[in-house]
Parts: sequence; structure tokens; C-alpha cells
Amino acid sequence: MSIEQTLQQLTAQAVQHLYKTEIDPKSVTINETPKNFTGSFTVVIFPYVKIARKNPLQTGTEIGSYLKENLPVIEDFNVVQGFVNLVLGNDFWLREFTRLANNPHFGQLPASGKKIVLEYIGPNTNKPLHLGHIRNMFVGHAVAAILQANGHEVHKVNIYNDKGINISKSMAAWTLSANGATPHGTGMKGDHFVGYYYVLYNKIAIQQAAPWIEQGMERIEAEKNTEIYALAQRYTQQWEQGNPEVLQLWRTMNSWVYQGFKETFEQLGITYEKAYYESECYELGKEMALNGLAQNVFFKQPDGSVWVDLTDSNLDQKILIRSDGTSVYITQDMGVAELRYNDYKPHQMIYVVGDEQIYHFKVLKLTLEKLGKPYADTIFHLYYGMVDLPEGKMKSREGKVVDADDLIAEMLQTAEDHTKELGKTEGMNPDEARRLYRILGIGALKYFILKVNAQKRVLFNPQESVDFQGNTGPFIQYSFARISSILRKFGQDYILPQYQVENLHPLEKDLIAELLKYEQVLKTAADTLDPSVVANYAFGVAKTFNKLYAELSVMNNPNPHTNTFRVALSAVAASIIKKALYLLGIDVPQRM
RNA sequence: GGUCCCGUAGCUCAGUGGAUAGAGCAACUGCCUUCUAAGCAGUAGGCCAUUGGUUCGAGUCCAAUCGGGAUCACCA
Repeated sequence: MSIEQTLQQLTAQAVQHLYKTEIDPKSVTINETPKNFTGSFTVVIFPYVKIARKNPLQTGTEIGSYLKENLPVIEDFNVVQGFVNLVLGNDFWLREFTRLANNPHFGQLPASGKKIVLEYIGPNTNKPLHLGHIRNMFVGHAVAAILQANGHEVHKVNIYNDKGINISKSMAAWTLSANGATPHGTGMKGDHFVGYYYVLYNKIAIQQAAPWIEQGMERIEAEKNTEIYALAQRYTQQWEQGNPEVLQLWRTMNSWVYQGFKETFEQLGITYEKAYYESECYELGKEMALNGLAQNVFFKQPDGSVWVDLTDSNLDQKILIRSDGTSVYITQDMGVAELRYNDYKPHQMIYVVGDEQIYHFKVLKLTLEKLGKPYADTIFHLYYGMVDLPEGKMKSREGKVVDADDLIAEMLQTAEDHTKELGKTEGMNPDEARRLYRILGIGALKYFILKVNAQKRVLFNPQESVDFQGNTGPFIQYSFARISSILRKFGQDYILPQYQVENLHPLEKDLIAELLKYEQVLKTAADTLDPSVVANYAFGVAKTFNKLYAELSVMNNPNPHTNTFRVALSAVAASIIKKALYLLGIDVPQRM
């Protein structure tokens, strides 16, 4: 039981004993005592002054006395207004620290028996990955790691949106102007190669649509009159009909894209255990829609299109099958959900998808509910905010995006520049140096993205590079490297069953208190599916350690017991930093 | 128009109904003969969008208003 829980129970007991009133221990508020008051934990007793029918000071004094008498680790207490500040003795901190230092499983909760499938990445196969996908990947990866640390069985899966008009557009532009060029022949990365033709399609389309646009027609309407659009549309239809040549071209271009994606995933350390393809699920989705029609949960329009009516849930009527018999996005997602449920039989299906699709997931869930699917309830849309540029929304169609590969290259370069500037490459061989640039550059980027609550929309200014100082990944990594250096030099055992410390320094106490928060942070992060909780915590640990490091000597004290204890304290701090950063997908360097 | 999200320091963001609202960046001032200065300490910077309500207590909950955004496609 944590100290907070102990205090809650004991406070409830105190109220029962003193005022003969039963209260729920969980309703007792226990806070960290703010820095400018004396104490470590604070019990808020405002809610009990009415019960006590005494003023806050008297009530606080009575409850404080009761707590002190019944919990030996409480050394002293003081009452300010309705707050009872508790001072905990050395014994408590030392005991808690020793427990933590000697627990090799700290930070890994026992198996919960809960199985979760987490979908993330979800790229279209007509263009390379951009900053939006990076946010998706980082968030998804981190949430999966957090859930695993909480004992859940997590299966990460990817979904490829590999069919539809957008892919046909890249295909059309390639047919018209590539002259048989390939990524291999041009030396381009496959996804960039295909993306080039996607952007080219739009250039050609606008050119061809110019006459209609001049007459005042909307861009989207005008595009439908163009030759290149006609080709793209023909490809889409022929694809559904199974035309071998079109399928061949589609397979070839997709394979280029997959090869390109693979390289980017490797750069970022992103993995998944299974990929789903919309091209393999849309027919199942269509079947489900037709079944729903047969069961009268859906309805048919005179033109043959199939719809679901969600007006009773305050949403609209949504199309599931077009009048030409082809499936739409939502239908495909129905198929994907069904397939995935059958594959894993999970307790929860989490979808990491942008907030622009909030409505879509409401529709998906309700539609599956109407079909009576048992997994409808387990669907959870974990959405994240869009990444904006200073000039506004990113637009792939116009090539106005922060490209993932470009950004990675920049981060590695920045890491290299910083490291060289600080003269840290001395004694490092080129391989080591490159590894370090990667750890720092990718770490800086991941931290930069993950420290912000994922649901917030963010602005990314490519002109202002990602920082390496202050509240950043490298700052935290630096604390780890410093501790690693100490551990290399100390050369004695420091994890002991018992430590001999006369009086803990306040900075030591602060650090222990910080370290003890880890498991609660882990739980909160899992409950809220929010990696930023972990990021902010890791920063807090690093900051607290740095302060101690600046003001105290860790291993050069006259008293050898002090050295051993402080080295152990530092080592545990490093281990927790490493665990927390691991959850964020961030690696740590032994030196930097 | 319907539904939903967001407004906290110049900027980027923390802030589970609890005390005098915190970090980082940017600005200014100190600190390397000592375990890594990618660090530490300090100064300055706030009608927490506005107004009402609930509460012993509201940046946090509720309502309205103002401002910004998303979405409501036979696109994905």
C-alpha cells in the first residue's frame, strides 16, 4: 500500500474515531506539501470541519495528533488553515528507497489479463510519411509501451489505406509521364517516388481544369472534367473489377511505397506485429453492410445505395455502399474491425487516428452496434491534434508538408552539430558518434512531440529547430549520461539491503520522493492514455537529480556510507529515467 | 446551422476541486582548480478569454457570451 493510501485510510479512521462519522477513505485528499510549507504530505481536512463542528485549526490539530500517534513514520505535523502538513522521518524515506532500489521489477506491473489491440500509423500508400504520421507513430508507440508496463497484453497493428482514388491518381500520373521510371533507376526512396507522381497529378489536373476554373467552376468539380481524372477513375473501377494490368501496376507502385516506409520505420524504431490492408477488408465490410440490410438495420435508396440511419443518435444518415456497388471508407473499417476482432478477440480495440476523424469513429461504433457486434463497445478512438505549420494546415496534395525523412535527417544533423560544438566527440570512434547523434536527434524529436498532450493541436515551425536545452529529450538524456559516468567510476557495489545514513539531506529526500511517484505516473498515463504524463515526469526526475548533483557531491564525500547511498540514489534515478524514456521510445546514451 | 474540441507569462506548454497558478524558450545577473556547464542558482514577466452559477474552496465542474479550430462527401 502506498503512503497516500495509508494516510487516506488512517484519516478516515481518525474521523470515525474522533467524530463518529464514516467517510470513504478514497474521498480523502492527500497532496504533496507545497515547497514553501514544512512537510512532505498534506491532508486536506476542510471537508471534516463541519462534521467536527470545530474550527479548521482545532480539527486539523485533532486529526494530525491522531495520525501521528497511529503512524510512527510521522515525525511531526503542523496545521495551516485546513491543511495538516505531515513531516515524515528519515526512516520512512530510507526504507522506501531501499525497497525501490532492491526491486528489479519496479515499474513493471503484474499481468492484468487484459488484451488490447492498438492500431496506429495508418498511412495512405500514395505518398510519403509526414509530421502528422510522426505524431501518430510516437503517440501510438508510447501508449502501447505504457499499457504493457501496466501489465496489459498489447498487440500493435498497422492499417494500410492501399486502395481508392488517391492511389489511382499517383498511378495515372506515373502512366502519363514517368516513361517507365522506377525508384531504383532514379535513386529515389520508393514512397517519395510515388508521392512525386501524386503531387504531379494535381499539377496536371489543375492545368487541364483551367478552362473550367476560369469559367468559375469549383476546383473539385472542374477536376472531374479532366483527362487525367478520367484515367484515375478508370483505374479505380478496373481495380475493383480485377483487371490484371491495373492490379499489376498497383502492386508494383505499392511495393515501392512499402519499401520506403520500412526504411522510415527503422529510422524511428517503429514496429508493429501485423498489418491490415483495406484492399483485403473492403469486401468483408460490404458483406456486413448487406447482412445489415437483410436484417433491416440498414436501408436501401432507390438508386441502390445502402445507408445507415443514425439520426436517433443525433448523427446523420451515412452511406455504406455506393450506388455503383463499391464500398466507402467506413465500410472498409467495418471489415477491418471484424477481422481484427476475430484475429485477437481483444478486450479493447484502440485506434490512434487524428481528431479530424472523431465523427467517423462515432459512426463506426454506432453502426457496428446496430449490427449487434460484441466488439462495438470495445472500440476507442484515441485521437491526436493536427500539426499545423506557420502558414496553416499541411496539404499533401500541394506538397506543403514537413516530410518525415527530411525532418529525421535534420534532427541527426542538428545533434551532430551540437555535439561537435560542445567538443563531446573526443575519444569517440565514428560508429559511436553516429549512434549518439541518432539517440540524441531522434530522442529530441520524440520528446518534443510527446511532451505535449496528444489531443492538443500543435504548431510546428520548421525555421525554429527542435531544442536541445531545457525541457527536452537531451536534457533528460544528459542526466542519465552523467550518472552513467559516476557509476563507471565508482566501481563498488551500491545496491545494498540497507543504507547507513544519519540525516537525509532535503535534496536527497526530494529525489526519493520524486522516484517514488513513478508507479502512480505509470497508472495515470495508462488510465488517460497520455504519454505526456510520462514525459513531464521524466523531466522532473532529471531536474531534481541535476539540482542535487550541482549542490552535493555524489561520490567524493569523506563518509564512505554517504558515497554508497548517493551513488545508489543516482543509479535508481538513472534507471527510472531509462524506464520512463523507454516508454516514450527514447533511448539513453552512456555518455554525451 | 447541428455536433465536438481549444482560449493559462512575449513564445511553447504543465497544472487529477485545495494553500501565494508552475516549467522551458527568449531577455538580464551570477556559478567550471572539485563526480560531464547539453548543467545549476537568481531577476523580470499573469484581470488563468468574459460574465454568472455550484462549492467551505474554481484555472479545474455547470451555463451563457466572445475568439480560434475540427467535422457533418456516393474522399480516405
